[in-house]
This record gives sequence, structure tokens and C-alpha cells, in this order.
Amino acid sequence: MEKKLQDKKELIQQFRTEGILDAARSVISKRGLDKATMEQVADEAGISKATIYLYFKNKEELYYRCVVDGMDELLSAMEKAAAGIADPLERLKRLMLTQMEFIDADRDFFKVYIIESRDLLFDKTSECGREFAKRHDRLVRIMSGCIRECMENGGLRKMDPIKAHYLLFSMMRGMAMFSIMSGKDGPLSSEAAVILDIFLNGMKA
Amino acid sequence: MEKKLQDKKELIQQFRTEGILDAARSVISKRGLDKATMEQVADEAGISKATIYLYFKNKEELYYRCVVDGMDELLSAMEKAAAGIADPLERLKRLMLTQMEFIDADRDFFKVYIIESRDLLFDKTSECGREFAKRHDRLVRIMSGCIRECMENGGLRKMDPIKAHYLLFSMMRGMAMFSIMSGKDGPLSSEAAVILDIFLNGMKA
Amino acid sequence: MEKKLQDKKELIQQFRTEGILDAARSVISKRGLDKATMEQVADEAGISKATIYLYFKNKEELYYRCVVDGMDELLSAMEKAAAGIADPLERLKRLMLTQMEFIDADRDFFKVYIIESRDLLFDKTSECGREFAKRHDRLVRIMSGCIRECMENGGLRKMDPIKAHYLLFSMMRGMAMFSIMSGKDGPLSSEAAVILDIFLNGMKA
Amino acid sequence: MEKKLQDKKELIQQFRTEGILDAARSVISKRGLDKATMEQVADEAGISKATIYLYFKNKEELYYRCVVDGMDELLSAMEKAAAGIADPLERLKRLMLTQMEFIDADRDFFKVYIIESRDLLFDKTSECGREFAKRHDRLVRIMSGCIRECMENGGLRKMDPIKAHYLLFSMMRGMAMFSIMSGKDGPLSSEAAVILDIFLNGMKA
DNA sequence: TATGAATGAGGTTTCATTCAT
DNA sequence: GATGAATGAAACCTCATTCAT
Repeated sequence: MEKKLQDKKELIQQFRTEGILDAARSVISKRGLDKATMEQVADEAGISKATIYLYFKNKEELYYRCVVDGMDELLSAMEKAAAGIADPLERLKRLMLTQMEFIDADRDFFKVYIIESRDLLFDKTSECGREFAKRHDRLVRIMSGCIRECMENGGLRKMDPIKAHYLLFSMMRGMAMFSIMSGKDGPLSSEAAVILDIFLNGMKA
Repeated sequence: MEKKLQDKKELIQQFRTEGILDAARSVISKRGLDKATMEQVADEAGISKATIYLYFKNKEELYYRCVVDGMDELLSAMEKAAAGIADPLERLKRLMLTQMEFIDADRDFFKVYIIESRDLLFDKTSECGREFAKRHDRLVRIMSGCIRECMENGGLRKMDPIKAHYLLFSMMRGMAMFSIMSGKDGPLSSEAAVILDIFLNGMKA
Repeated sequence: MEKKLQDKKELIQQFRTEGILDAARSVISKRGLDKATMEQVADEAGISKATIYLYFKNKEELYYRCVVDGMDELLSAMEKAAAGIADPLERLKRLMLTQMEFIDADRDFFKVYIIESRDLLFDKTSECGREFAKRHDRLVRIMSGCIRECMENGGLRKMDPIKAHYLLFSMMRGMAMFSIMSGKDGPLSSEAAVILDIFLNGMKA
Repeated sequence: MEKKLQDKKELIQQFRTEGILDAARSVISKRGLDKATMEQVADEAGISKATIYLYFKNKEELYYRCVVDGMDELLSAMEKAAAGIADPLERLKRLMLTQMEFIDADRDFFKVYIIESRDLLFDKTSECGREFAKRHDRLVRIMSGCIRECMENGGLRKMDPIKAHYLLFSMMRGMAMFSIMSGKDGPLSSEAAVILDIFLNGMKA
């Protein structure tokens, strides 16, 4: 019984947390991190400003969780998607597709992660910044590891695989920016093949 | 004589303006656009806050001019560099190299231009936002125009040339991020060949 | 119960609003509209500057509400006082007396209303200015309407009744200034008879 | 020779001073004392801000001279106009007419004097306020003195002649306000007879 | 004398955060 | 647990005033 109540409480806890995060992502993606106020987030979530502070220590943590919680999911999804695929090229394709599908499923997260995350990217003095860095590193490791294998067995030219990852990742970002800027807000995943094709062709040994 | 005094005045004017812009770029590149305050810019420039307002209407304009003034120079340099080159592939190379050299020459401008300028968030309702949009469009037009020619005569595969520009531009951005993140803060232009090689190979028809 | 809480909330809301308005009137009446700062108002009200902004949009609105809220009460009182009095001369007397008693009851409001409200300068382009103008017009209409009747049935000479109102209203103002300047800060209403006597005699047909 | 140069210098001095005062009155009458900036005054006068400080110590003194210099002229004119008129009623008429003609000749001065002078009126702590008070007293003395004579020999009812002055003066003010508010910006002096008629009739013993 | 340039001081406003209920 | 109310801290911006030229 004790346990069940505990569960219920946690469920409610999580429900609220998720709702606030969604609201925050929505607001940040629309107005930018700086211009997004706690009040707007509260309004979007349909709760009061003070309530946010029951679930998040402060604005920085809220923002950081917007990014990091999503990244945790993304990273899990990527690892799951890649598991058991022997062919590194095939694996790279799956990894990219997973990312894009993830982005398609939540444009707001994407915008916060891709466009607004430079604060976290550079500020290593804050707990939040360091936590973000961990995820960032993990993503880089997953992707660059796979790319390295492609270089070794998949016919890709040899170069720093981390550098290669940054190029590939940026192409995805560029494609997303294009689709947003041009107003053609179609699914990013439909462009996965094009991006990979250009990248793999371009990187051929 | 009259003329000479006029010139001198303009020179001083420009000197101050440039000094403030440099200070602003420096502060923004260090603390991020949101966290940069007018006070910090003033301190960095060695002047008082109020003086900034003699040369810039408000913070928004100062920020946009950080980007826009640099872009004007960049765009001029690109147009000059491209002039008279018949071969579109060669021209594309020159355009990319020019951008990278430009960025290498002023890292602070680079950070504001590449990292802080959140293209998606510029406010087209403000004078400043529209001015920025103009430059953005001009850059896109120059690059995508050249890319289109490469598609027609240079053996590149056919696709939306604007989309292609976003991909290429993003690769440059990715390379820059890599060099920053990895701490190897070498010149970006030394990577121009690699980026173009991958892009052009990848885009081969 | 719901209703009761609602009432209580509104009560508190109104209490604060009124407290701030009183503080503002006090400060303005002492230092003048121009020199009154939000900080002084906050201090006088015993709250923080930021709290004022929970109840008033900005300084302009606060100022106008100092006048406009008082005028609303004054206008109601005048309409009530005049209601059901058939004789226009008698009605005019009641109207004047009501104004003066009202002013006597709140010297701070009086100073803001009579001395600081620079009718000529209200800005009709702002919401606040238009709201003030409405009240001003209503007062003019009430008084000039009554004066017109006095001209038709009360033996007053014929002239533009609005002009006549301005004359009468100014006499009240002059009397107030006199009592302030001479230091004899007695009740204005005790002079109502004198003013009216002079005005009505003077205006006899 | 020395004398002549001295004269010329003084002439220029006076020319500048007068130009600045006119500009200041114009700006203050349009925007109100508070909103009028030294810059606007300088622009209106066609000189630089700093130049104003060659002729006036600070904004307060500039403002004060706007009022007081005009009042000095007005008071001289009134004394001259009243000189040698034995009949106090006739003299009162001349005094009022002089004031109104003076106001007609310079609406800006009127607006500054009548509408914006409350700062000076109440602030006796500043040199400026005290100087203004002197003129104010002198005006009151001239008018109330004449009114007292009217009470003694002209058939006016007995009352505090200073109070009577405030009433009469206010009527003039009210008439001016009316003409400005109603847009019928005709000469105030044409209404002198009406005002005096009402006042004198009203004040009949 | 005249002024362009600079600034100190201070005002308005915003917002993340706290706390009593 | 939820929130309405309050606020400290800080940001932006303005303007009267000074001073070197």
C-alpha cells in the first residue's frame, strides 16, 4: 500500500514535471531563452509561477532540464536503435534517422536543444553546464565511434572522426534550419537519406 | 579646410563606433548575447554607458550592428572575391575561403555572427531585424546562386540550391564548433579545402 | 464561499490600489508631479517599488488614476447631489458645494486635481489621456448644462455656457489658490456662497 | 569707444539671452516644463546645448527667467498703464487690458507663466522661487490695491481685496483656458470687457 | 564665444525568486 | 501541494551638466 501511494505520488510528480518542461520548451522555442519568462512558462503550463519552484530549483535548472531530459531520451533511443546492427554504415543511418525522428516528434525540444543551447555548451562553471557536457560528450562518442568504424570498414576516408561528426551533425542542423526558415516545415527525417548520401559520398576514401 | 574638418569629425565618429562595436562583440562573445549588459560593453570600451547611446539608439541596435556591420564587410569582400571568376566551382571555393578568412580575422565577430545570431529569432517587426534579414538574404542569394551554377555547369547534382547552401554553410559552422570545442583553435580557413571537398564530392551528380 | 473569497480578494486588491493612489497623491501634492518618483510613492505607501507595478501599468497610468479615480467619485457625487433639484440656480449651488466639499475632504486629491492636472497637456494619444479627457468633458457638460438652464430660466445673461463654466470653475480654483497662498487653509466650501453670489450677480441678464 | 564696445557686447548678450528664452518658452509651452529638455530648447534656438550654459546657470534658472523676465515686463507695462488714472474702476480696466494684451502678444509666455509656474509658486527654498514670489507679490499688490480703491470709491462690496484679486485673475485664466481648450484661439483682450463686467457687477455692494 | 563629446546621477521598469496562507 | 502577493536586484535608458578644443 505504502508503495502504491509512493508510485502515485511519483506519477503525479512526473506528470507535473513533464508538463512544465513542455511548456518551457514551447515558450523558449518561441521567444528564445532570454526573453522567456517564468510567468510565460507558468501560463503556458496552466499553473502558477510559484509552482514551478516546487519542481525546479530555478530558471537555470528548468532550462537545463529542458535540454538534458530530452537528450537522455534521445541518447537512449539512439543506443537502442543502434544495438545489434553490425554494419557500421547501416548503423550510422539508423542513428541519424533516430535523431531526426526524435526531432520531428518534438520541434520545440529541437529548437531549444539546437538553437538555444549555446549557454550550456560553453558554461562549464555551472553544475548544469557540466551535466550538459556529459550528454554532449556521450552523443559525440556514439556518433564518432560509429563514424570511426565506417572509416575502418565502410570505405570512408580517414580523418578525425569527431570532426566528421561535427560536420554530419551540422548538416542535419542546417537542413532543419532550412526547413524552418523556408517555411516548408516538413519532416526532417524525410531528408535523412539526402544528408547521409551527401556525407557518405563526400567522405568516400 | 571645411572638408578636412568634416573628414576628421567623421573619422572620430567612426573610430568610436568601431570601438564600441568591438567592445560589444568581445563582451557578447564572452558572456553571450543575453548576459551582456550595456555596462560591461561600456567598461570594455573604456567609456561610460551613456556614451554608447550617443552612437547607438539602444541595445537592440547595438547588437544588430555587431552582426550587420560585419556582414556588410563580409558581403563586400565576398562579392569582390567572386568577381570575374568564370568557373562556378572555383568561385564557390573563393567564396568559402573568403568567409573563413574573414572569420579567422576576427574571432569575436565570428562568435557573434555564427553562434549568437539566432536566425530564427530575429524580429522582422523591428527596423534592426529587417536590416539583418536583408543581409542574411543577400548572403543566401550569393551562395545559392553560385551553387546553382555549379549544378548547371559544374557537375553538381540538382537540388534546391538554397537548401544546398544551408548544408554547406552549416558544415562551416560545424567545423568552427569543432575547433572551438576541441580547443584546437586553429584557423578555420585551413579547413576550407576539406569542407568543400566533402561537399562537392558528396553533391556530385 | 467561493463568492466570499472572491470578495475578500477584491477587497484586498482595492485596499492596495487605494493605498498606492493615496500615497501617490500625497507625494505628488508635496513634490509636484514631475519630481515625484515611483520610489517616493512606494516609500510613502510602505511597499516596494515593484509592487506598484502589480497594480498600475506604469507611472503615467498611476498619475492619471490619481486624478481620474477621484474625478469618478466627484462626478458621481455631483450627479447624485443634483438629482431631483428642479430649480437650476439651486442645482448650480448644490453642484458647486459638492465639488468644494469633495475637495475639502481630500486636500491631496485637490492639489493633484486642481494644481497638477495641466488640462492643456494631457496627451490624447495615450489611453490614459483619453480617459482623463472623458471625465473632463463630463464635468464640463454637467456644469455647462446647468448653467445653460440658468440662462434660460434663471435670469442669467446669455453667453456660451461652456465659457461661463470655465469662468466659474476658475473662480473656485482662484479661491483655492488664495486660501493656500494666504496660509488660511480653511474649508473651501465655506466660500461657496461668495463665489456663487459674485458669479450669479455678475452674470445677471 | 570702450563704452560702445561694451554696448555692442551687451546687445549681443541680450540678443542671445532673449532668443534662448523665447525658445525655452516655446518648448515649455508645448511639452510642459518637465518634458522640455535642454536639447529641445537648444534646437529651437538654433544653437548648441552647451551655449545655453553660457547665458544661464542651469535649467532651473532658465525656466525661472522665462517666467520672471516676462513678469518684469508685464509689471512695468501695468504700472505705466495705470499711471495717472484717477478713477480706480477705469484703472482696473486698464490693468486688466494690459495683462490681456500682454498675454495675447506672447501666448508662450502666458502658458509658461500661468500653467507651468506652480513649481516656482510653491518652492520658496530656491533663490528662483523667492524671486518669483517677489513679482507675484508685486502683481497682487498692484491689483489688490486698485481693487481696494474700487471698494472704497467705486461701489464694490467690501471683502479681502487680495481674495478679490485672486478671483479676478482666475477668471482671466479661465477665459484663456477656454479659448485654448475650445480651439477658438482669439485674442484674450477682446474678452476683457466681459470679464470685468461680470466681476464688477458681481462685486457690486 | 561656441560647441561636440562625454558622463554621473538617477528614473522607470522587469523578473527570478520567496513566503505566508 | 499550490498560489497570490511581494520584492531585491539589476537592466535599460535619459538628461542636465561639464570640459577640452
